[in-house]
Amino acid sequence: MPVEFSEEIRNELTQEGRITDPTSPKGVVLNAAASLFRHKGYLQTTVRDIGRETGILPGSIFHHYRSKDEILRTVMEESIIFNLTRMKRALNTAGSLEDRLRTLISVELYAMNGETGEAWSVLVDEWRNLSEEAKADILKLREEYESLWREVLQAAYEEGMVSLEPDILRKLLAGSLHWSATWFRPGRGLTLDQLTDRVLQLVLGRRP
Amino acid sequence: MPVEFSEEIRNELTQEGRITDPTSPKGVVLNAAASLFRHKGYLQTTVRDIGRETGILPGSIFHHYRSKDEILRTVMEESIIFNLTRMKRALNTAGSLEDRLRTLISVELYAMNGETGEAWSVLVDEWRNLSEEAKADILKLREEYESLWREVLQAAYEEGMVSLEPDILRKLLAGSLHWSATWFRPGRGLTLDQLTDRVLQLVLGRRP
Amino acid sequence: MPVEFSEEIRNELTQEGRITDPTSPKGVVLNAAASLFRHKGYLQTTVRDIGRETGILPGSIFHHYRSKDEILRTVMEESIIFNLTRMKRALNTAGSLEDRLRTLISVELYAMNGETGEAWSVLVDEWRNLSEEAKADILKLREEYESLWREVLQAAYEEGMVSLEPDILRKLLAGSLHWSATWFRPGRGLTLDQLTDRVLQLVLGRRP
Amino acid sequence: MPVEFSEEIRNELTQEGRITDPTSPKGVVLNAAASLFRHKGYLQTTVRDIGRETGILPGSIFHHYRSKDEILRTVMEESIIFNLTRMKRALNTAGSLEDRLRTLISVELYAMNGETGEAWSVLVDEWRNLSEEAKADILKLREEYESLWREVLQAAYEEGMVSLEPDILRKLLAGSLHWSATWFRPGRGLTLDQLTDRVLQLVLGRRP
DNA sequence: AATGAATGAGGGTTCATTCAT
DNA sequence: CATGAATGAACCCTCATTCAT
Repeated sequence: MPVEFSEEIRNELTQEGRITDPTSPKGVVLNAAASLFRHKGYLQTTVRDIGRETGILPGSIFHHYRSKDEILRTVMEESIIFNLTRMKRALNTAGSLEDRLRTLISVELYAMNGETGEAWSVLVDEWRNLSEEAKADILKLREEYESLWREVLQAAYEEGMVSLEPDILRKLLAGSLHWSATWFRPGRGLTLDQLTDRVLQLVLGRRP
Repeated sequence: MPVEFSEEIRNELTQEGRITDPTSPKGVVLNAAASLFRHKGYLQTTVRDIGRETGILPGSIFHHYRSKDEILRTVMEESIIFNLTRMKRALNTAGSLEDRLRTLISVELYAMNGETGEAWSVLVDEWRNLSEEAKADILKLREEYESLWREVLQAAYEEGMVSLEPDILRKLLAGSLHWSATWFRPGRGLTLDQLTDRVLQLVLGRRP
Repeated sequence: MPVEFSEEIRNELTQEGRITDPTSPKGVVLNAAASLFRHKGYLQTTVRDIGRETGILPGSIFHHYRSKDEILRTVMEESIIFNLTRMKRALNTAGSLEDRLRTLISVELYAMNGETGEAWSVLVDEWRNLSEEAKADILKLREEYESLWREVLQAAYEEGMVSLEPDILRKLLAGSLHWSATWFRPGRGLTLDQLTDRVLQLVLGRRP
Repeated sequence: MPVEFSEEIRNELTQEGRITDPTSPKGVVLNAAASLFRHKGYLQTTVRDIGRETGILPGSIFHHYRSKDEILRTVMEESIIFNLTRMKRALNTAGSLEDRLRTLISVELYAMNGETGEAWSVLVDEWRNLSEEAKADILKLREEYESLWREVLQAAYEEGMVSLEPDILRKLLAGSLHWSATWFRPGRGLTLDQLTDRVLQLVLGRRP
């Protein structure tokens, strides 16, 4: 179950200084920003909005972040650092190839729709609004993340477990999983685990 | 082949007054706007940008459209009217159930990545930025479009051709197909028809 | 008398499009800006100040000028274009070398303290606040202006009319003439022509 | 040689409490501020800049000075106190009237371009940005300084050593000497003593 | 219909200054 | 005394929209 140790991982990463302590002012701003960016969009979210949401005055936000762009960049970066760590750990505990495939789907669905959903969807949807320098930094992390998918899909392809070429299959799945943010609502209809099963069923061409 | 009669359909719809003549000033603005909205985003596109692209002065654009929102609404509305018509005609010429399934995928991929791709991707990506009144209008057309999908997927499900429930399968596919706009480039890698095959293969769980 | 034909020169330059028509909105903004820049300083002058002074709203000012820097640049540029033209004409009508020397002093004093004084003093005092690109443009005009001085001072030096080296003499005089803006008040104490005589007397080491 | 006893004078004034000890935190701030004010301008210099330059945090600077204006006022005040003292001593050791004239020019050139140049040029250039109360205080010191000039120029005028009226001559010289800050660079071209000679030559109308 | 100057609300950001720790 | 987070007013500038011509 990929998300069981979320809190532990978050604590570890916070202590290592790789992500911001969510109880610090910086972290409070970050979470509010992630939420606003997701629901209103980055461009529609004003720094004043973030201030209102957090009780911090607009001017003070620039004590913690140099610019609005840096807030966006940080939301994206920490989101991918956290989920990348989570994915690696989950893959380590997964046994069979089918397990690993299920893990990829499950963790990405949780990233998109679980507790970190706001930040993760921002990572996908607001890419265009990121400054060029920031893009370069984050791209490296994204590539590391994608390599995890590539490796498993390649193995599954070679074993005949899936019939589509790895790169095209990944793209089709990426779309499906990202899109889930637009319609999935926890507590209504499927659970995330049930949705994971459905996606795995689509990939395998049979009931998992 | 779904796109063969595009020009004819466009002419018909123009004569019926259901979509704007692309050679009229209104139509020129519309096409430029669709292109700009797609490549820069709706919010990033200024009325001046549209003016510059079309050679029409900013002030004059408001003789044709009451507001920027109305331009967006029109781009979306005409895009869906056109593609809905195209989809209906294509389905009419399709024979077997598998053919109909393939048609749905193919036409939507062409809508997203073919000549109308700019307008169609705006329809998907800029939904958030549409005014509430405009959303209501367009929602009706979208529902009519979705019902075409639902009907075919339902039949395929009942016949055992696909194993996933129609509504969930549609959502997963919608994501895959929309996402293609972010990576598909005509002339590089797969053709749209090859991509259609891959998606169909995923849906059927076997080579089509 | 160097300033007699000012109005004519201004009209000519306006018609040639080399300086802005002072009755146009652009020109109104320019004059107000020059005045405010001089009396409050460029940095202390807000775009709102200029708007208030001219009755044009802040937003509208950016219809005429891309930025506050462009206003400063234009003030400087047109000021030097106008005074450079005036200087050239005045030198053309000057006969003897002493006449030419007197003309240089007189025209510069009028530039600094006469009707164009506000713009000219901005040119001197706000150089630091100009953007780098703008500096390069204006530097060319300044050098053309300085070459007029250099030529006359060189001749006077060679003839033994003045004993200081031309470049050092010009620097000392530039300071004296610029500084006059801080204390000279027309109608109180000396007239500009009397002041011209005093400066000439200093340069020649005797009553002119 | 006017600047020989600078260090002594500075020590004396420090002990008398008339100027700030340059090794104390207050003094460190003062020197950094003078330098920044000169090179970037008072308005362009932020309190953070001063903090960065001195290693003192912005908040702490306000333990030493009530406001940024007070820093400016202190820079100016101590600069004039120091140079006024230096001028008085130098005049005391000067013999002939021509010596006294030379001393005035020399000390002012050193004030502007020597070790205290940064503070002195701030005194001249940033006057506008000083608060009104501070202006009144400093004006008294300036007047005392000017009276030294007036006295010598008056005597020189009466003796026929110079032909220009004292007040107008002082104004022309003030401009020349202040302006030297914009172009004089020690080690390149003239020395300060050579420049002193040139100015004296201009004033006397002959080689000194 | 077309023009383009004018509008004015609001955007991101800066910065001297305050104050609890 | 030192810190540094917080303040809030003000800045330059943008932009959809209006309107007289």
